[in-house]
Amino acid sequence: MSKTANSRTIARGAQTEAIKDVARRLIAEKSVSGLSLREVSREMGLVSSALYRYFATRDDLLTALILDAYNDLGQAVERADARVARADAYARWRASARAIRRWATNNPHEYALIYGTPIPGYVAPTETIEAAARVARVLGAILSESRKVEAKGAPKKSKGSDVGRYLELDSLAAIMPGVAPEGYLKALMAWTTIFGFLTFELFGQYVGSAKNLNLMFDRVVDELAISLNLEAP
Amino acid sequence: MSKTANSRTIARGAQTEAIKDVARRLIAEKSVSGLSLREVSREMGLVSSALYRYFATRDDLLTALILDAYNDLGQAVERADARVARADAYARWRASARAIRRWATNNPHEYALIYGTPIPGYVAPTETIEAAARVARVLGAILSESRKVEAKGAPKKSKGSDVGRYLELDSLAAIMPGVAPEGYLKALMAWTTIFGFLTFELFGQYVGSAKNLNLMFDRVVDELAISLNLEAP
DNA sequence: AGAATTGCAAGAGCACTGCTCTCGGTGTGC
DNA sequence: GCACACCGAGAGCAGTGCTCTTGCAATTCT
Repeated sequence: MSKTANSRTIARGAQTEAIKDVARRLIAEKSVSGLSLREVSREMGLVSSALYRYFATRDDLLTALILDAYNDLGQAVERADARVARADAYARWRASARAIRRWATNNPHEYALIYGTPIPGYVAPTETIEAAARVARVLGAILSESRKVEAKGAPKKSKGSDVGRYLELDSLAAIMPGVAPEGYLKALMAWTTIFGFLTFELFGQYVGSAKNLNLMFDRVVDELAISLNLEAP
Repeated sequence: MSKTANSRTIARGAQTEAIKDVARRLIAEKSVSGLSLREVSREMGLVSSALYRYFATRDDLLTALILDAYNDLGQAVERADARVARADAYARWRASARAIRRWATNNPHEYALIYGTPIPGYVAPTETIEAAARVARVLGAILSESRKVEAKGAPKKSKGSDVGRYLELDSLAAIMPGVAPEGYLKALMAWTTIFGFLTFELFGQYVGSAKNLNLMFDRVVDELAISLNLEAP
C-alpha cells in the first residue's frame, strides 16, 4: 500500500518530531501562551510558513503536544505502578499518585496544557480523551485488583444507591471492573482530589496555607487511601 | 487630603469601570485569551492608546478583573451562607458549596481567570491572595462554629500529629479558629475537592464518566460533609 | 530512463496584536 | 488667570497567525 518508508515520509516524520521538540522546549522555558510558530521556525532555521506543511494551525500543534503529554504522563504512572508488588494495593496507589505529582512538578507547563484552562476554540478530539484515560486506567486497576479481595464482604445495606443517575456506569465499570458501583463516587473523588491538589499547587492556591507540599501530598494520599479502603496486604 | 471628588476623578473612576465591564463581557463571549485591548477600545469608541491611561498594561487590566472576580465569588458565597440558620452547619456547608458552583458555572471564563492556568509572567499581588481568601474564610467559619460544639470530645489519642510540619498553622488558625490542627488537612482536602471538581467539570475532564453533574456535585458535597463531621443540629 | 506528479521551503503580504510616543485640547488647583 | 496635570487622537514599531504564489527537489508512473 502507500505506507512505504521512502526517504520523504521518514524525513517528514523526523521534521514533525523536531518541531514538537522545539515547541516543547519553548513551552517549558516560557509557557504555552508564549509559544509562537514564528519562534519555533526561527529556532529551526526555517521560515514560518514552512511549519504549516506539518501543522495546519497552531492549535493542531498544541493538540499533538497535548496528546504526547497525556501519553507521557500515562506511561510514567504505568511504570511507577509496575515497580510495586501487585498485591500491595496501598503501595501501588501511593507510587502511582507520587508518579503523577512527580511528572506534574517536573513538567508544569505541560501539566497546564492538559489540566489547565482549555484552549479557546479547542474541542478535544476523541484521541485525546482516550489518552487522558490512560492514567485513570492505572488507578482503576489498582482499585479493581484490591476490591476483589474484600468483595465477599457484606453486600452493603445500602439504602438504594442512585449512582446510576449521575455516573456513566458502563465507562466506569470498564475502567475499574469488579468494583461495586457504590464505590465509583469515592474513586472519582480521590481522582479529583489528586489533580485538584496538583492544580492548586502548581497554580499557586496553596501559598499561605501550606509550607511543605511534598509532605502534605503524602498525607493527602494516605487519607485518600483510607477512604478507598486500600491497605497493605 | 487629596481624595477630593472632582469631576475628573469621578469620570476616571467611571471610565475605569466601563473598561472593565466591556472587558468582562468580551471575556464572557470569547475567552480570556481572546481579550484584546484594541477590541475593548473599539467597542468603547476610543482609540487603543487611550486605554493605557487607565491600565498600564493588559496584565494590569486582567489583575483588576481577577480581583473583582474573587470578590464577586466571595460575596456570592457569603450571601448564600448568610441565608441559612447559623447553627445548621451542614446546611451552611451545602449552601456555600452550591453557591461556589453556581457562580463558577455562571461565570466559567471568570472562574478560569482565577482558578485556571495563571497568566504567563504574572505574579499575584498581595491584594489578590487577600481576596482569594474570602471564600475560604466562609468555609472556615462554618467549620469553626460547628466544631466548637463537639470540641469536648475525646482529645484524640492522636499518635503525634505532624501537621505543623507541612501546614501554616497560624494562617489556618486565623481562618478556622477553634478547629483543632488535626482537622486542617481534611478541611484543605475538602476545599481542594470542591474546586478540583469545578475545574474538572468546566475544563471537560468528567466527560465520559459523569452524566449529571448537578446530582454528582451534591453527592460529593455530602461525602465531604461526612468527612468533615458536619451534621444538621 | 524520461516524464509527470507530489512535497517542500522561501518569500511577500494581510490583518491583527500590545505598546510607545508625540501632539493638541481641557478641566483643576494655586 | 495661569501653570499644570490629565486625557484622547494619531502615527508608528515590533511582533503574531495565517495565506498564497513561486521555484526546486524527490518520488512515482510509464
